[in-house]
Amino acid sequence: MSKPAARTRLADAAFALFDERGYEQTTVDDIAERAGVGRTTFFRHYRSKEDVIFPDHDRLLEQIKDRLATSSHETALAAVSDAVRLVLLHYLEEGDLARRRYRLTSKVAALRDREIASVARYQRLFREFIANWMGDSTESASLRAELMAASVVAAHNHVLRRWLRGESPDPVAEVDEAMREVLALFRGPQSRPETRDGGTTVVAFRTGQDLDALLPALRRLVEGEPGDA
Amino acid sequence: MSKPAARTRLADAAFALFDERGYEQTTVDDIAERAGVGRTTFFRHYRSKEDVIFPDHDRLLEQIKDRLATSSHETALAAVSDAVRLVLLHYLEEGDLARRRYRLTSKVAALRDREIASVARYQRLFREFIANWMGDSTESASLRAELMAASVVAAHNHVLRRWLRGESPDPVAEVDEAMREVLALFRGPQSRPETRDGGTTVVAFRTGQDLDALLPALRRLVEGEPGDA
DNA sequence: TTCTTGACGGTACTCAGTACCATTCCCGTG
DNA sequence: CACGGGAATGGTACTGAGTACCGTCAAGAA
Repeated sequence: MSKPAARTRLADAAFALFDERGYEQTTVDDIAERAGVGRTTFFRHYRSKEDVIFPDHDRLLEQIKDRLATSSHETALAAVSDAVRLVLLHYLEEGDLARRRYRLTSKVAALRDREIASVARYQRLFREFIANWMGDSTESASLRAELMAASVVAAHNHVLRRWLRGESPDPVAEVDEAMREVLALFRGPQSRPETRDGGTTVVAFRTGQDLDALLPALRRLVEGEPGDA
Repeated sequence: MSKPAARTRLADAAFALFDERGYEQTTVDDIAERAGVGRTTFFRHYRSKEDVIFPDHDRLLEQIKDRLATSSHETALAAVSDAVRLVLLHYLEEGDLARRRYRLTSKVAALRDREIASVARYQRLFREFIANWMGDSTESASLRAELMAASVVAAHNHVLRRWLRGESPDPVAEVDEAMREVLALFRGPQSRPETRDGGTTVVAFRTGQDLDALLPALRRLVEGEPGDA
């Protein structure tokens, strides 16, 4: 019964001590001692003192990679949304632990930086996936992929932080809505709310350009596909 | 002549040694020794071993803060563009130094993380400024500010990295163009290229909603102001 | 000259992280 | 039961970053 503990006891001891004395004021020896194990054992379970706070970013990264990999060109955006939801759900499952971590990262600069570095890895994953999805290897597409990935991650973090602060009763719904907003942003100017919900589409002309030149744009507008209309 | 050196000599020695042996293989003692100063002096000039690579992020942050502060509600977006250009120019002025740093951060995870943490501070600055500019304290506006700040920073980084890799002959023009793209994204669906350059405005109707209900949206569309049209 | 101030160098310490070795415990095999 | 091997553990010793403290020296002001 006291066997499966080891790793768990270390994490518990760490969080408790960080709460009591603060992060910098707690040494690895302190943690090991309270957990009733040797110092060596600590480093066998966690690569560093910071690691005890962020256990399984690597595993989560793999999950995201897998989710993105199992998607076709048509379902790419759905896969992105799914992947984001996956990350959020991971935090939600942690429950109070995630909130304790949030309190720590809010106070301790070193931990905040570490968290940010992790987020950057997610962003990189999304950026590569989106760029690949766009196919188009022009500089403009590359920038667009970068912006989109940044927005996707920002949207997730926004909702996550709201939940961590206790400001969001239904974060899953919120993140879905936020993702819709992000995807709408990048669908291009030609896809508008009225177009989507079947309410109304408005088109006004102001002369000054050859009408023929406008036809392709008009077509894209009506069909709601990407491109500058 | 050998007096103003101290701090400079340390930086030179550090970069040289990092190039020769790599970052981890270089100790602070090594750097101090090559610079011909004591170890204590190193830490008097730089807070940490990493710091010698990133000298003046703090100063740059202040510059950004100042530039943003000197703007009215109307010139807010121009201030953001200016601030971004300011950061880029800072790197351009560093010239080869910036490229050497880039090579280092590409190889050494600790340095990359550190750089990313710095970037996050810029992003935070922009987010707060944009949120404040929007006024509107709704959750939707808050998300929008977050997305916009993330995109602004991503656009800058995208251009900067291109220049660092030697892929951009005119990064200033590129960053201006990228910022135009970002701002166009967030101007909302109702402001379209044709509206701006006076070429053509297109409005199409599909029935299914009371026409009166559409009038406010139409008005906003024509006037090119934010809001869901 | 004398006093003060600031930059510097040296020593000693704490603590994170690594390497290595010895011990113990568990478990299957003879 | 005895034996052997592997896995988890604990201890010791080391490197290196970062901090604290103190003494020295040089330049300038009184």
